[in-house]
Amino acid sequence: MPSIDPIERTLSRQGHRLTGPRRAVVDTMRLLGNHFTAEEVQQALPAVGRATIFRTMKLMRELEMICQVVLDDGTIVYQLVGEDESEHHHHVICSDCGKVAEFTSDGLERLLEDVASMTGFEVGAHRIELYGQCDSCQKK
Amino acid sequence: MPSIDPIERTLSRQGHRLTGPRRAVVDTMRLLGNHFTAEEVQQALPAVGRATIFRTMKLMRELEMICQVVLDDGTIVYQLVGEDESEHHHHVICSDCGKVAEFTSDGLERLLEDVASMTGFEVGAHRIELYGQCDSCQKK
DNA sequence: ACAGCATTGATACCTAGTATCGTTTACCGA
DNA sequence: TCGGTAAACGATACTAGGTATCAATGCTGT
Ligand SMILES: [Mn+2]
Ligand SMILES: [Mn+2]
Ligand SMILES: [Zn+2]
Ligand SMILES: [Zn+2]
Repeated sequence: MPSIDPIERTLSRQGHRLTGPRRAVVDTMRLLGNHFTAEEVQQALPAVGRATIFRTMKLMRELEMICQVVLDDGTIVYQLVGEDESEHHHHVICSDCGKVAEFTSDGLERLLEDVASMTGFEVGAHRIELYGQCDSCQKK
Repeated sequence: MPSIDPIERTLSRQGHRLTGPRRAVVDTMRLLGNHFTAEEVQQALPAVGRATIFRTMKLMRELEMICQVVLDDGTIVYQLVGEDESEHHHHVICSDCGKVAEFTSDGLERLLEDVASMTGFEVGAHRIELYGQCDSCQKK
């Protein structure tokens, strides 16, 4: 009986075993909502070993099932990638409540290639995050 | 006898004391060249306490005397800000040798403001790093 | 010259992971 | 459906990159 869950299906189609701990981590991430730390996942699952939490999160990052987001103070949160859209994107992060939103910009990507070509470097990847206040935090 | 050194002068003009450990850290950073880790500074100065290394680096970051740069694998290096130009800029980082170069782009900053205004966030800051190979590493 | 407070080093602690290793378990093929 | 086996697991120890505490030291303004 193959799992109906899209994340679980991708995991096993990619040749990874569908274990209890992995299912629990995925479920917990969905419960935690917009963004979560590794520690929040761990605290929600005291029966799962700490190393397994991190191993599972690393695997999910490699399979691009979660995004890693660096906050402005350097702490790290994660976000589940939306059910269908797993395209290249970046994040806007609320410095007050931690809310993470996504954006894409072809103009930005094009401009970065221009910048890259002027540096003498062969640029392959980039990291971009915007920090500010989300609309609900602005109103407060 | 006020110090002739521009970094040391700025430090004391900003109301900070010019101590032996601080001078040693600044000198060491200059010796280490283009980029360095906190650990490299510490290993070059075994007589200076670990906490002092980090305290001094934090202070210098706050005074914008050094840039903190996140490599693609997440490790952190620092770079002395050039003697005169301490303007807003970003970094291109060689994934092979770690070399850090700087760039500015008014077009990029403008475009980021446009992107920001479309997200519903009030964006105040951003983090941008480009990763690739520097020209010497490309030739190898 | 010296008082006072910034700064220091030692030490303990912290967050975010990774390495090791002996045990368990999911999966595939018979 | 029953193994055999490699993948995954939990416990534990370890790492990198810092911060908190606190008594001792030493800049610096007067
Ligand atoms: Mn995302
Ligand atoms: Mn710089
Ligand atoms: Zn918010
Ligand atoms: Zn290079």
